[in-house]
Amino acid sequence: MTDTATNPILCALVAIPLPITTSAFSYLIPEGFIPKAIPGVRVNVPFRNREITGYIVGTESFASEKKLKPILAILDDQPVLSAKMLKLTKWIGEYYGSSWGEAIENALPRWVKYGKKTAKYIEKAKLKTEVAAEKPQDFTLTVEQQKAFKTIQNELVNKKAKPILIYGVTGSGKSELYIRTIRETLKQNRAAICMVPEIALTEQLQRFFAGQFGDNLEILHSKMTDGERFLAWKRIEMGTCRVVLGPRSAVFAPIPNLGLIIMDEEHEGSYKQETTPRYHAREVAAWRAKHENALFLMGTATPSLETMYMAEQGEVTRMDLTQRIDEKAMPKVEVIDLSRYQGDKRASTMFSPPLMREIDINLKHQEGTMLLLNRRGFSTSIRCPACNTVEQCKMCQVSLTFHQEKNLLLCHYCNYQKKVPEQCSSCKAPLLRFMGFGTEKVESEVARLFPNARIARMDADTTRKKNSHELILEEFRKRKIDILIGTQMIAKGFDFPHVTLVGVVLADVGLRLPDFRSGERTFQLLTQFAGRAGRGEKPGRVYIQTYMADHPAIQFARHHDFLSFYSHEKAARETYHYPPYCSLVNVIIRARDEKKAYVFAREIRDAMKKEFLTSSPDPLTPEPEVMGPAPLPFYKLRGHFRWHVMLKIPQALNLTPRIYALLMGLKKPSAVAFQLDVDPFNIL
DNA sequence: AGCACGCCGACT
DNA sequence: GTCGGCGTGCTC
Repeated sequence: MTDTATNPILCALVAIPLPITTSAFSYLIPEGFIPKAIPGVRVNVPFRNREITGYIVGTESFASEKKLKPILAILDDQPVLSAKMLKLTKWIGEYYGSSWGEAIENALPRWVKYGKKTAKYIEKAKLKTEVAAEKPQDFTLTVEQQKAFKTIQNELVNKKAKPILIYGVTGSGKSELYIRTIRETLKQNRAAICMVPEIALTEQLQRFFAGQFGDNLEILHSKMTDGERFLAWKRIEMGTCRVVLGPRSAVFAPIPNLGLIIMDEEHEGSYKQETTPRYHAREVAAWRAKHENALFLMGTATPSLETMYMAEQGEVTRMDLTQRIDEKAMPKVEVIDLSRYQGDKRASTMFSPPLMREIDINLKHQEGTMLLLNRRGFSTSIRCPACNTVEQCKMCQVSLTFHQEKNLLLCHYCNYQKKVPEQCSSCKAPLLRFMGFGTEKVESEVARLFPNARIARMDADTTRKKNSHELILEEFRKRKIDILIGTQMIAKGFDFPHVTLVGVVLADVGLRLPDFRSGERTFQLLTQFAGRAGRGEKPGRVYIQTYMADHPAIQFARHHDFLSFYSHEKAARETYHYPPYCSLVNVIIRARDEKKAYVFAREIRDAMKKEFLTSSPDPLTPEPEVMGPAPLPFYKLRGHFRWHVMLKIPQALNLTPRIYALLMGLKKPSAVAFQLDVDPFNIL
C-alpha cells in the first residue's frame, strides 16, 4: 500500500445532461472545491474534449487514485436541486429511459441552465402586473362535498395516505374542494401544488385562487419570462409562497415542505410530456407525494381508465360527487344522426336543421353558443355512406389511416396494409367517402348561415400569439361574441354562465383516430363539453351531430353515464389486452436513411420478441406481444424516417432498464437513433 | 448530443 | 499524391 492509497480521494458523481446511458461520471474534486462540492450544485467538467455543465448527484471516495479528470468550476453556492428532487429525477430517468442529467435539466427552469439572474432581472420581474382577483365567496358545501372533505382532512394527516380520486360530475364543485384542501394544508404549515392541464386554464384558475390565497399564490409556467420565473422560483424555494399553480411542469416546484399535490382534470393527455423525458405528471406526482408524505388528490368528471382501475384495486381512494351544486340539472343532450339528413335540402353541409334552429334561437335570445369540432387530425379516414362502417384493422381494432403517397390504408400499430377498397368491406356499397373538414370551414359556414352573428374561432391557429387565449375568452365572457367555434381547447373547464347551447359539429372525428384510447377520449371530450352548458340560471342544451349515433362513447355521454362507459370500455381493454390490463412501451426508431431505419426497427422487433416472448406457458396469462415495426403517422419528420415497435406486456414492472440493456446490446448503426416512450399516451 | 478518428472520391 | 466526405464510437 502506498501513501496515496491510505488517503482516500474524494470524487464527485456528476450527471451529464446528454442522451447517454451512463447515469453519472466520476470527477476529482480539487482541494479548494471540497466544501462547495455538494449534491445539487452545477459544475463545469471536462467531457471528452469539451467543457460541459453537469450536476453533482453524489460523492464517493476511492482508496487509490484512478485516472479521473478534475472538476473545473463549481457554479453555485447553494444546490439548485434538493436531495429529494435528485432522487425524484433519478427515478424519472430510470423509469422513462432518459439520462439522469436530462431528467434534472427538465425539472429545472430555463434560467438555471444559463446561470444566475442579475439584479436587473429581479427588478424587471417585480414590475409584473397584478392579477385581477375574484372576490372570495364562501360556499356552503353540499352533503357529498362535506363527506368528501372529511375524508380528505383525515388523509391529509395520514403519512401513508393513498392517492385520492374525486370523481365529480361537471359543475359538482371540485374547485371548492380544492380550495378547502389547500387551506387545510396551509393551516398545517405545509405547502401545495395545484396542476391544471394547460396554461390557458392556469390563467382562468389564477383569478379564482388569487382571491383565496393572495400573496401566498405563485404561478409557474413556461410562458413566463425568465425574470418572472426566477422570482417565483425563489419565493417558492424560500417558503414565502406556499400555493403553486401551473401545468405539468409545476410538479417540480421546489417546495420545501410539501403537503398536497392536486391534479385537476386527471384524465388529460397534456400531463404526458411528449419530449425526453417522456414522463406522465400523474406518475411523477404520485411518486413525489409518496416520498414526501404528501397527499395526492386527483379530480375529474371523466377519470382515466388507469386511475379508475387503480381505485378498483384499492390503490386509490375514490369519492363521488354525483350532484351539481345548487341542484342544477345536467344539460339535456340530443344526439343527431346525420345520416337521417343526407340529401335534406334544409341541411347545410355541416349543420342539421335541429342544430341550426337552436343556434338561431340562441341568437334571438342573446345567449352564448359554443360549437366544437375537434379536427386537429392529420389523417383522413374512410367511411361507407350507406352503412357508416369505418375501415378498421381486424387485429388491432383501430381505424386504418389513409396514406396518400402509397395510396394504401395502413394500421399504425401492426403495419397491416390494404388497398383502398372500391366498395365497403361490410355492405359492399360503392363510393366510400373520405372525411375531412376543420374548424375554419365551420367558421365560414356559420358566417354564411348567420350573417348577423358575432363569431370567433379558437384553435391552435388562432391562439399562437401570447394572450390571444384570454383575449378571445374575455370577449366571449363579456358577450361581445355570440358564437365561439373551436377545437377541444374550448371544451375544458371554462365557466361561462351565459352559455346555454353547445353543439358538436361532428363527434366522429375523434373516434376515427388510430388509437385504442379514441373511444375514451371522445367520451371525455363530449362529457366535458356538455358540461359547459347551463352553468348559469338557464338550463343548458347539448346537440351532438354524428354518423355513429350508436357508438358507446356517444350513447353513454348522452346519458351522462360515466360509470357504464367505464364498465364497457374496461371490458374491451381486457379483451384486446390494452392498458390498464397491460403495460406498453413504445420504441421509436428514426434515421435519415429510410432503409436503415426499417432494417434496425426489424432488428429491434426480433430482439424484443426473443427477449419477451419465450416464457409464459400458462394459458390464463396473456402473452406479451411485440407489435410492428409500423410507420409513425408523421412518417417523414424533419428529414427522418420514423418507425415504431411496441411491446405489450401484462405486468406493470419497470421494464426500461431491461429494454435499454437489450437495445444497447444490438450493434446500432450510428445514423439510427431510438427513443423509448414508456406508457405512451398518443401512439403517434 | 457533439466531436474526433477513419477510410474512399475529385482536385491543385 | 492530398482535402474532405460523413459513417462509427466514446465520453469519468
